[in-house]
Amino acid sequence: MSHPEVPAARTARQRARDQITAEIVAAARLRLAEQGPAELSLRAVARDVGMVSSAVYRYFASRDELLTALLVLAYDDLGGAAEAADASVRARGDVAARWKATLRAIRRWAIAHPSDYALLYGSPVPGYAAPQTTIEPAVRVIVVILRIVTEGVRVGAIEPGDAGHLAAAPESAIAGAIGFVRSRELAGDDLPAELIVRTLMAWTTVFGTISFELFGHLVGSVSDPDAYFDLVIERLAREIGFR
Amino acid sequence: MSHPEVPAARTARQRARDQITAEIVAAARLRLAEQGPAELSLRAVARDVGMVSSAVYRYFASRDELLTALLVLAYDDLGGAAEAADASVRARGDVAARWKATLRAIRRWAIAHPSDYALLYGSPVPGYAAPQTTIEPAVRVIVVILRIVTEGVRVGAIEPGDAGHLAAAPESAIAGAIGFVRSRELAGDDLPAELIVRTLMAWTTVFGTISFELFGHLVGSVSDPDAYFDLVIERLAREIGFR
DNA sequence: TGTACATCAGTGAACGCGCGTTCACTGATGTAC
DNA sequence: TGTACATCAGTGAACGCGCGTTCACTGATGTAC
Repeated sequence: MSHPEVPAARTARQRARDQITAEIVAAARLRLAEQGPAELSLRAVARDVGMVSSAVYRYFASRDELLTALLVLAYDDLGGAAEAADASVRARGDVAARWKATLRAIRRWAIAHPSDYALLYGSPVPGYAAPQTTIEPAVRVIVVILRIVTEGVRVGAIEPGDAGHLAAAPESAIAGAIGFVRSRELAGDDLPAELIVRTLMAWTTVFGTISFELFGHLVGSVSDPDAYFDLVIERLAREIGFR
Repeated sequence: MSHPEVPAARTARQRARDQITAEIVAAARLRLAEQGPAELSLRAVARDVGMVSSAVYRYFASRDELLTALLVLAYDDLGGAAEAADASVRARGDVAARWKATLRAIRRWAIAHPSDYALLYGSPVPGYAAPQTTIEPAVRVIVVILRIVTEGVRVGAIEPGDAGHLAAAPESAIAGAIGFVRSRELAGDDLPAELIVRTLMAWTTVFGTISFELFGHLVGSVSDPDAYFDLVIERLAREIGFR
């Protein structure tokens, strides 16, 4: 309280900085809709934001750093959409409804932001390796999905044994295939290995379906993508053991 | 036979042309391993093949046309690998073995040719639309898969009813979601709609799994990708109704 | 078989362009006393 | 409150580079008679 302007002033500069940083990332995101991440032009972004190209270097040390910011933004946006969709279901015990709402929201987001989706789940950018910073935002989606399944088991809405034709593989066989470090951490201890595998598979199928749809591989085979997607996620729910 | 040299001579020139065309495509394919399709440089390809950049225009009217040739080559390579794997199974009635061999071959091909895989199943190239010519080679893989399932039904090795927890959806519901023109054409008439959907889903899951593996989304969740993939395709087979 | 002509592959220079990054600079904003 | 100094954002010129595509050309190969 002794120097009220000092922190406020520092924040003013810092706030301006944050704001312009955000503007740059937003402009880059728009560019991405036309160019693909590998050809993303720092100069074009600078132009869009009304700066000289060299000024961008006050905010990002390199093109790659800007790319990282884009990844984080997109992952967070998608993760937020999934979390919001899950949270929007009032009846928390109705895990089937949460499942459906969440997966639909993921697809809706992908369709609304195809270039962001391609950045995240399409071809990796040659010569660019995403840093550790991106892991946490990247993981948000699967965390939501795993949480729904975990809670489904807890409230008894999921009975994996129901899908009896899929003889639950022995833990050891599954342990050989999937790593438990990350999954256990994300899912909690009460999720049986069998269910982790099924959830991983469902997750893969959902993103595989969205990728196929967005990247044009379903043209000619699927006439109504909305209906097809619903059909897919409903089957996945049954295979996991939703009753 | 009257002028034996004339067709031979014409063929000589034509053969040289075909050969050099193939050399250019091969060089471009190698480049793709480092650059990604959107940044594929016609000049660099020309350099690799020992020509001046303008000479390439004798063979391809534009960069996009070269890209199309690459797509066709890669699709055919993958399709051929899938067909060969299926054909390599002696006991034709053992559709489960054919299923496993074919899907494993697809994954093996993807791992051996990651940049080709990304070209085919990764992000679309901005500003490039694949022409009709690519459809036929693109379709070879799913044709192999559908054929295995179709023959499985014919010899009684697949009984979709077995996967009883998945109540077969009424034809009308499924017809709304998937298009029958292409699928029917590819699969023949004797494949029930329910099985077409399951096969489409399995196909999507397989490519989703491969994409996740190659694009780095399974790092930390799956410790043994070989074992995981086998686990996935075995489950898919059971869900389709392989006994 | 020989000759005149047409086709074609490949050259090399040139076009106009945009790129990422560096650097010395100006002027505004923030800090210490 | 006022002054001297430090920090920082943004400028504009320059670097060296590679790109796709066009064009007039040369020389070799194929064709017709």
